[in-house]
Amino acid sequence: MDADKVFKALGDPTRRKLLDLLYEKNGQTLGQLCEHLGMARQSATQHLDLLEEANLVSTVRRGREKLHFINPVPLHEVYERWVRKFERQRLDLLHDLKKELEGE
Amino acid sequence: MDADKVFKALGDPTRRKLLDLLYEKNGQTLGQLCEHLGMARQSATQHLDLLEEANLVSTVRRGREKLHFINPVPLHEVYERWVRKFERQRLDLLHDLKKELEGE
DNA sequence: ATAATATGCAGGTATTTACCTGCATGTCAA
DNA sequence: TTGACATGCAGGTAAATACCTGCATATTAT
Repeated sequence: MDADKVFKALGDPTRRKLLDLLYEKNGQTLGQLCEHLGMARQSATQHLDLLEEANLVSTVRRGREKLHFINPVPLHEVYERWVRKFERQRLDLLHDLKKELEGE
Repeated sequence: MDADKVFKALGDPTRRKLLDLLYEKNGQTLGQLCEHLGMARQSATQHLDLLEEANLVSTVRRGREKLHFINPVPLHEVYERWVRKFERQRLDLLHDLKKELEGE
């Protein structure tokens, strides 16, 4: 996984909205997705390209259409690498902070 | 939680490194953190400010020093909002994609 | 074949961002 | 008190980014 690409891809609200749209209905075309975004088709394409480079979206051509599918694997890896690690120490870290605020 | 701030904050490799450094040793000063980054102190400050605005880092002043602590709560919320949601349908989505690749 | 449709490609621009330098302020220790 | 140290603050710049317009290509339906 290219962590940087995944995080950068998730760092934009339009791209997160695209993932949300695909979550609601997987396999949509570029045109369908554009209907829900207030921007030109070409701009949406660029966002989808980034999502695809981050491997968060996979595409399949069907004739003149291009269907978009969510790939949840990178999100899982983000979870493993970033969330679970910190989650494990959540209480400990909060304890550190509390101690510090109390003047040790 | 301001999801956009959290995602934007995580979207930069330097800021992720800062969180890693704080994970290794919580409560470090600006100076200590700077030693591990190849950039000016002022640049690191800006990154830390963004992390603080995203509520991923909390700070405590001790004399002339400023101590930095990880706050894992937003990461947990990212997980709840973004990862778990997609995780639940992981197998289903992969099934959709497989079906599509096989020509339905 | 031809018109309509869906997407691809090549730029151009304004904003954001990630750095920097220079100087100011506040704190500690001798 | 004075020098050293830790951080704050105010810009300035180059690169990245998020939009756009215009035109080209490929597919479908009549």
